[in-house]
Amino acid sequence: MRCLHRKGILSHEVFSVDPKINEKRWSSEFEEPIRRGWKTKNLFRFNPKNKKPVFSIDTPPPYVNTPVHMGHAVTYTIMDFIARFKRMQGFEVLFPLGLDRNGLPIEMAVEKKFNVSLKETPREKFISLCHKLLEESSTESLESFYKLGHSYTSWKHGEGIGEMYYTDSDSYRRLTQDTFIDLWGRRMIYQAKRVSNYCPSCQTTIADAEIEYKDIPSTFVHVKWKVKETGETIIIATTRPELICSCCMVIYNPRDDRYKHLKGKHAILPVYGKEVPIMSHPSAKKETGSGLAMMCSFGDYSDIRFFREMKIDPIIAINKDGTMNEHAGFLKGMSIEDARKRMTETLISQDLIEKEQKMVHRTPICERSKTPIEFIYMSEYYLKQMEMKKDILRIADRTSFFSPKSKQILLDWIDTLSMDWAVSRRRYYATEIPLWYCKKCTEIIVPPKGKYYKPWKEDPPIKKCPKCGGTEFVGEERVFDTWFDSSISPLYVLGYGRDHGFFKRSIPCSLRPQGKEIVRTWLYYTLLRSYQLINKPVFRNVWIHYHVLDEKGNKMSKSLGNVIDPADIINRFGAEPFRIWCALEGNITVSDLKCSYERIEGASKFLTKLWNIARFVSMFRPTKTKPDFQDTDKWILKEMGRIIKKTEKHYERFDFHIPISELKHFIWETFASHYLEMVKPRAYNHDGKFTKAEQAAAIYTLNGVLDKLLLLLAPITPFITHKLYKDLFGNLIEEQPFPRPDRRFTKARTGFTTTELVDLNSRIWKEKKDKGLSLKAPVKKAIVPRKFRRIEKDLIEAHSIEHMEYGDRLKIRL
RNA sequence: GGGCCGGUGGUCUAGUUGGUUAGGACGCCGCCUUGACAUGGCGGAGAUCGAGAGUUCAAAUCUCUCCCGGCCCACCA
Repeated sequence: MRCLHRKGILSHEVFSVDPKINEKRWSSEFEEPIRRGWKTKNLFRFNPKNKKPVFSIDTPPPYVNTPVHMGHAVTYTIMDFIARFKRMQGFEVLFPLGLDRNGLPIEMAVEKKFNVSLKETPREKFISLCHKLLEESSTESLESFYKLGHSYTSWKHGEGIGEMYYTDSDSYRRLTQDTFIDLWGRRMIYQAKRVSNYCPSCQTTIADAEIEYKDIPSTFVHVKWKVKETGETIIIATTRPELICSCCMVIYNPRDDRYKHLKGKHAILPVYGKEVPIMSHPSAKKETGSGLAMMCSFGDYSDIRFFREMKIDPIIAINKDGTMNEHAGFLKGMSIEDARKRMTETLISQDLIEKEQKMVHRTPICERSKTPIEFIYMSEYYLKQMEMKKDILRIADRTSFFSPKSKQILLDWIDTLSMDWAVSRRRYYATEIPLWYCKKCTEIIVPPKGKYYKPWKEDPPIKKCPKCGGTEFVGEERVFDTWFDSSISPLYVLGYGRDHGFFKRSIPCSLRPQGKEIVRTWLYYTLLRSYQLINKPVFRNVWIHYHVLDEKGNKMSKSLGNVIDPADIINRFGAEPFRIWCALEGNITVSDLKCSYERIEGASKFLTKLWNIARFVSMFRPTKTKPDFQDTDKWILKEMGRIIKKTEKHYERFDFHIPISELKHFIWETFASHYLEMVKPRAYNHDGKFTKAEQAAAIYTLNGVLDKLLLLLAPITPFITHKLYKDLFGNLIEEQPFPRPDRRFTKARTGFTTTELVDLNSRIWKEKKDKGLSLKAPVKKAIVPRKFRRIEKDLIEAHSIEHMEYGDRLKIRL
């Protein structure tokens, strides 16, 4: 009360200056009207006709049916920093929002929610359930983005450039099919019967890129076999006894003397009694198991390679649904797991097991369903990629990576590719492969581009087969791998096939932001597909981010109970503290980011500081008097120029961590603590010790520096800077260009450095403190280093120095 | 087994074309209502820069080896 009372008297009767800003601190309640304004005024709309250079962002379309998690919140917010910065730099920024509504996650959600199974539900019915689910969940995930203040080009769903797009829209799917038809015409796609990675749970072929590995415990069973010619017992170890039925050969290492005598002889399959040849082959290792290996079709990648190399016809014992077939004899109809159990029991009962060994096996599993994959021989469509590896590497070289080191993830992946990309899938909710087959002659009918086709329920665009004249056709039932869709997102976003003029003008896309875990999928496939379609690099820059972890550095997961919900953060602290925390915490392109409530809350203190600086500055409105700049002013204005340059340099590299740390420090420790304190007497000038022009210089500088600071902060903290800018200067900060250093001061000589000035002030203040005096207490005599001569007046007033002399070192008497 | 990235006070982070007492933040401790701000101010404690060796007048920074963490890849049947 006492405090308020005194302030009241002072401000009315003595200073006669009122702060334009009344509230004592920033409140998250100020956010909503600001973001509503952004949305209703459509401030970030994109005009393709604008003459300004375009900066385009291939925003990753988030999945609709999962809520926004911390990783999304952080990374999309950083993308927003980039978009806002580029707008200030004078670019027409295309920052579109897409929603990924295709593929397995949707289907799996439908199966769960409506308790149906894909294979037992009619296709039409299943798709309508997908639509129903999507209808309900479509906008839920956008709420957090909206609250975080993201400046997407549009929130409206549509097909125009920059409008929010759905990956399952007719226009997106049409483009996917168009690109397929193009590539088909160029013979880039072919059908082949091969062993593929197959997920029995998803019941579809999957690509190498969709495989994960997990250590799964299994049993290494040492099985007794008989040699036909000699009758001796040999031991063969396996983790897949259920596949003994599909064994076509037994091998040993050519250098393994133990088995040399078996060359050309035959082994008899236990239980089944079938004979298979015994051969030497270098892929068998002496140390593993007994040194003898059975080659099955197919237990793992080595088997596949072996069969391909030896040109042996495989005996396929596993069906597409993951059950054993007639080749497995008595195991027929059982699941792989049951079959393994039964086989082991059978071997035990016939005394055919020498020993069992527990082991952990690094097992390939399906990325989505986490089921161990099987290797199944089937016919699929393939997109050529092996012959383009070199080209893609060259494209990668012409693309800038942030951080540069992340590029290696891509290069490594390209190096390990070993076969073409299987693009067909046996699922429902995805883009249909646009093909029909003539029933009579099996001719493949490829439709013309320009329409979205659903061959499984539609007739082909022709009435007669061009080859045999047949009139009956069967539509292709398979769909595309979801990455076949996703990999054309930059093309879609830039209007490929829809707005040729704009596309030509805007390619390559300025920026692809994405996670490091999908380099081998989204990034790789996008570069591949774009190269095939437009024959050049599709991105200028690729920004690859790491992950957001909990405060201890653990992955956030429901089971660990350490999940931090961004919605919760926004409710508790508002968007602005979260945004500044994103920049302040670290650089997510170099390492993982740890997230804690405490640190986010801590970040909000800076907002209060900034607010109060602005509140102070707002007491002093610039006048018409021509300013007479003192060296104190020149010093801070020069520093300001330096900060502007450095900030822009780092923003250009999509680095916000270093500049925001430095800005924060500059604002708090230099501008507020020193410049502001030193010019207070001059700015108030209530006893007329300074000229009007000197006062005007202080006021000009206070406002000028704050103006530029707000602009530098605007990309990161758009809410508070919006409000302060409006209140102080009456303008929309969103319409301001990125600040430039004031040329008049970039080369100003002040005779002292920032450190020297900070040190001088601090020592005077400390002496007073140590003596228990107020900071206003007079200094009877001060000897000050000569370099500060030209800021004498400010020093005298700021420290209440009664008598001042110059010397080599600071000395004061109180 | 191979590759990539990282390892700086309790926690996070800057600094790596080698150059004076390793910068900042969070947290902690102590003191302080001073006129923008107690979500503030001032002061303090706290780091053998993962370990060892080497190069050098000089190493957080360069070289080698090793250790730890993360990620990716690979045929243990």
